[in-house]
Amino acid sequence: MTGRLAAPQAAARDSVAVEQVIAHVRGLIERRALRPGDRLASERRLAVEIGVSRPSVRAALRSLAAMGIVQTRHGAGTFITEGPPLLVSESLGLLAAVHGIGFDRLFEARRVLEAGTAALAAERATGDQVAAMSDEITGMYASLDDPQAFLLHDVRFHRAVAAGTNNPVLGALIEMVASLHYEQRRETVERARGQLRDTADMHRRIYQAIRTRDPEAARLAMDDHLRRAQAAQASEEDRPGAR
Amino acid sequence: MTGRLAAPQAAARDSVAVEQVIAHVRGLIERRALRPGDRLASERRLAVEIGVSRPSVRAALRSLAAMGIVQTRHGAGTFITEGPPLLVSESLGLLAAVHGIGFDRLFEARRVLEAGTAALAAERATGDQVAAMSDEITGMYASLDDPQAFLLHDVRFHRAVAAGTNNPVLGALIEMVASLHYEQRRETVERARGQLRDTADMHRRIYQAIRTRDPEAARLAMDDHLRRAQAAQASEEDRPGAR
DNA sequence: GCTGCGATGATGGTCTGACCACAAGTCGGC
DNA sequence: GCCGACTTGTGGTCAGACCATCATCGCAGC
Repeated sequence: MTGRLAAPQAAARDSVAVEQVIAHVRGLIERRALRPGDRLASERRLAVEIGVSRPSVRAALRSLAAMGIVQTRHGAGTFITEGPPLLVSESLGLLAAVHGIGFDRLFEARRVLEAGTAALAAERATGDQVAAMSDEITGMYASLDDPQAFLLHDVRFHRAVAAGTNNPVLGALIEMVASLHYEQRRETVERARGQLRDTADMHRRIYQAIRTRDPEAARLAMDDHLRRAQAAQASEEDRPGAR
Repeated sequence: MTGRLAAPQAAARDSVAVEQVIAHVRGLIERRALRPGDRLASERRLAVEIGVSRPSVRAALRSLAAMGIVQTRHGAGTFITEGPPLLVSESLGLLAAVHGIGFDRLFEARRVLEAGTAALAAERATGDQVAAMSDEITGMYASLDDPQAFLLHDVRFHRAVAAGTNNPVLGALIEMVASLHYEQRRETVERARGQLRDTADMHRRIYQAIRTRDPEAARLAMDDHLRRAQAAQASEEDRPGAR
């Protein structure tokens, strides 16, 4: 603890203080001392333990929060984010804004991800996972007159397919890209009442391909579905100023 | 200019201060007042302009930095991140650590992304982009006795394929996932000297499929390549403690 | 005994003010 | 004319204080 007798400054080589805190937390996570839902020590306590000031601790926690690793609750503490693995979609949204990336590019990336995902799910989804997809298809046909309910089943079907790969990374990637669509989808779906049946049929085709363990058919069906969805959404984009 | 005479602003509604700053910067980005490479106003100046304290401004900038949107340089200022669109791979690495996601899952996600990307590139890569891929293939065969140089061409070939889609989102996604592999690849490649020729051949097959505009062949060749690379890397993983 | 609710302590959120470390432009000396 | 020290402005860190929120527990009322 006495340390630093010689080195007069040493402490602030680069921007150590904050990095030190992040490294500390990362270490706890990697050695499984912190698991999802766990609460971190309080900011004041962390500051003392690591030997930096509270603002430095706060800065580090804010970085981790921006990456979606932790969540802070005023008055309660800071917690490791719970639930399924998710990547922060806000960063992708801002990145698109900075570089002027159009909506179609985002949709295309989603198409690549979900087409490959559907193929994987066809190979290895368990019976329960296939049944979950089936439930959502049923829900779609039962909600042909309720766009918002229909949309909910739509989203959940895509999540069920991603879950069928048993690969949380693919799920996180898809969710990051797709979540940028959902908000706008809620508006456009109201004007697309007449196409709900077609949409449900497309999903059913994807489902059947997965059900019959046909990866190529699943890929093609998903790709076709998202191509049409992209076109439909694009035709709605004529009038800008939405955001 | 004059604006906002009425609205008292209700300063601290919830945890506004920081969110207010982020919204301010986001607004500047979305209306193209800030472009890549541009310098933001100084922290002290932003604080005065927005009407919050400097710590709040710092907290907001740190969030944006964690998302890779801005970069701060001590003594110089804060800048909108330049260069090709990139997502912060650190967040994915930490997410994997928190949820105990294995290496094979990351590799699989990469496979889905790059297989679809290769197919897209076969459809629409320009002549220059195809030529860039060819250059890297040539570089690989010229570096069969220099693993580190070989690896460099390997990485650049994959980037060239991603660039061939003209879709920066796919490039950013792939880079985020793949960058988690590169570090370990640098070590394993030394022990894989004998397999460099096979690796080069596999890449050549991918290239030829793209060159001949055959999306399906490109997808299969890339998928096969990454499957083998995954298996090779996995066999090296027997001895843990690398990190 | 049980229930409901106010008091209490701990936690994160914000602010002020100050000082340090670094980068870059400026002006002086050579 | 060139180069180095200095000035200025920037982000980085710290200390201390206060406010807002939350979780808990004890007490009063039922």
